[in-house]
Amino acid sequence: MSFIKKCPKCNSINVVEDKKRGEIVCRDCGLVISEGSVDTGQEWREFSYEDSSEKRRAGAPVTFTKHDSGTGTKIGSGSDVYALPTSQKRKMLRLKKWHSRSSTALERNLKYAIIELKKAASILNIPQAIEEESARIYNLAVRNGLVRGRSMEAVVVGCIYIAARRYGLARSFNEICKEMHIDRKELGKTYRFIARELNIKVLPSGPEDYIPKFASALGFSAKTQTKAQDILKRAKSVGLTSGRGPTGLAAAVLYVASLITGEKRTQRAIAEVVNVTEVTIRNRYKEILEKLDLEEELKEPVKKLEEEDKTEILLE
DNA sequence: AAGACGAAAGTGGTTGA
DNA sequence: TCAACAACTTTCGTCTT
Repeated sequence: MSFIKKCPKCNSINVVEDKKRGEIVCRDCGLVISEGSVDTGQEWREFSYEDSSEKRRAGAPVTFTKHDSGTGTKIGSGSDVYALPTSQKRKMLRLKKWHSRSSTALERNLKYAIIELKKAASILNIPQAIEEESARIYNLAVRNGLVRGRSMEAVVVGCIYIAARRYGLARSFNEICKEMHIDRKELGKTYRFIARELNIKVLPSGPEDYIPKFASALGFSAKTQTKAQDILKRAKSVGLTSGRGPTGLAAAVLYVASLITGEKRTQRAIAEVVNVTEVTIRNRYKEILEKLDLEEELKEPVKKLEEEDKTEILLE
């Protein structure tokens, strides 16, 4: 088994391998568990003169997380300029000044925005791939003139939120607002505006995105988590999910699953982790019990668990 | 005493006129 | 723009284990 299954930081099993980047990333807390794994891609060595024109390359990959995509030029301030004769030196320094002044408003905006973005991404523990996507969205937003008149912070965080949604990252709107100390109204308005103008469809996050995250935070086994996903699927097919808050539903489903597998947590404990009230959990829980007949399953598990306990003891 | 349950009143967001 | 509305929260009392 070469693949790490659990995140060492948050203990989540929602761990994804990104072959392109050679990284193993936790989708819940964004921790990069391992990087620099072997690149199985094509090798670029040259063996003949013809190869040199096809294969030779230079520079770092193009990225949106640098304001000039990492391809800009700078006139250095190194000692070689000062080593030149006086007239030449003056000329070089003048060039340097004009070169830096000639950067456009757009470039300047991007430069600061990307600093903001990196700050926000590190506070929110956003994986690199999503940070890149956020930067791409911000790029588009600036080029379409959507940033003027809005606070840069709100736009940047809005872009992160949109990117996180598109990647199915389990970060709720409330969480982001709280961690970034941003007004909910402002962020909501801003991200919706950007999504609309750029024609990006932001699908509301579903409860399934949150199950792995909350399950690991509560210390549930994989079995309970699978059970929760299973119950959720059934709840969906009966139409219990429409119009309900995704976090509340995830909480209720986890609660039921915990009863079935015998890993019971109190409603309060779950409510605290999930950030909803016990009442909400109860309401969803009640609905689930009404529409899905789970009675047998709620009684059965205890026996099952006892059997498993015995086998575990025998194995030891 | 802790947990589960539910009623009642209040809050913030969505929808439709 | 405003009122109606559903979902959710807060608060609090009751019941069960």
